[in-house]
Amino acid sequence: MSTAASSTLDSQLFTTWGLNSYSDVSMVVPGGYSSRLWTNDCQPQFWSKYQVWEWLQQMMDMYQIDASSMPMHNFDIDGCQLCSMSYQDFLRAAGSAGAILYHSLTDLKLGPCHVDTVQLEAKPTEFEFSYPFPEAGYPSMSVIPRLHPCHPLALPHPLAPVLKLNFPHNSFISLDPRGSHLWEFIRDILLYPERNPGLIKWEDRTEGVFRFLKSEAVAQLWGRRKNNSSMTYEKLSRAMRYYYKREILERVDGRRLVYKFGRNARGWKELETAVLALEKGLALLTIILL
DNA sequence: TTTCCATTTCCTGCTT
DNA sequence: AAAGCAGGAAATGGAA
Repeated sequence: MSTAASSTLDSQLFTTWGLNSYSDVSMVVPGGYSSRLWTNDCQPQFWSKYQVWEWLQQMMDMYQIDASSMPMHNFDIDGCQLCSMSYQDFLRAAGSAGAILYHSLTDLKLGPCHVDTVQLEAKPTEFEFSYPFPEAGYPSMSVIPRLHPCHPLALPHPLAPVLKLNFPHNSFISLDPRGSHLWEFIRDILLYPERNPGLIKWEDRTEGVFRFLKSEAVAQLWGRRKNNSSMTYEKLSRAMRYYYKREILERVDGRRLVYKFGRNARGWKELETAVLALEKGLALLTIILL
């Protein structure tokens, strides 16, 4: 890609957040978020808009919140504004996922670097399932982690014993930016359409089928991420083809630039759909048992 | 230092 | 003809 084309891509990527001067692409591209947010800027009230957005990305990835259901424009705010939001503000701004965001932010506000590696990589069973406002009805996305059982808001979710949700290990944020893989980079471009300047699009969201719209632009972005200016789509696609054997991708016959996530690709599905199905199933079971 | 892993690079041949 | 796909082989660089 030419320099001019690269600059155009940069401007497409960075304009929204005023990041034209950003020199470290790993901080900017989806999936490039890293531990720096937590290690260097632990006080959320001092976050920039971009850091708020970065935190949001981490939360969405960590809890498998469907990006398409998250109104990102409601979070075009800085850390000060974010910290002034009430629980109800979060519910209004992010729907049922607002509860997760609110409690996560509360954790961060409680102490310096409250979120650490151990917590981020905790096994599913280490999370508490709870919902603080039963009078409002249980939302479908009511998995609120790290709320102490003695917390006054930590009322047991009726599905707590049932929802042994399997948060895959590699769906959590790697605190090491170098640990981010190509397929995760691709996935994250897809998950954050607000940050995706028409590079890749879903062909079938539920099946995990997607298509490259600007193959060379994606390759250039990946190359910049890896500090490799000679990256091309040809090379990137070779790496993609290696994913077939590992079942991270599935082959899609006869369609150029089209790929499909495989069984070993994590973090792209809409968890909410699964939870809803479980809730319906449990409701049916309850009726049968009664 | 060695080994392993995930690409990266280069290649030939094939398909659209 | 160009672009993309398929997959072998070897090289590379970071992590453990």
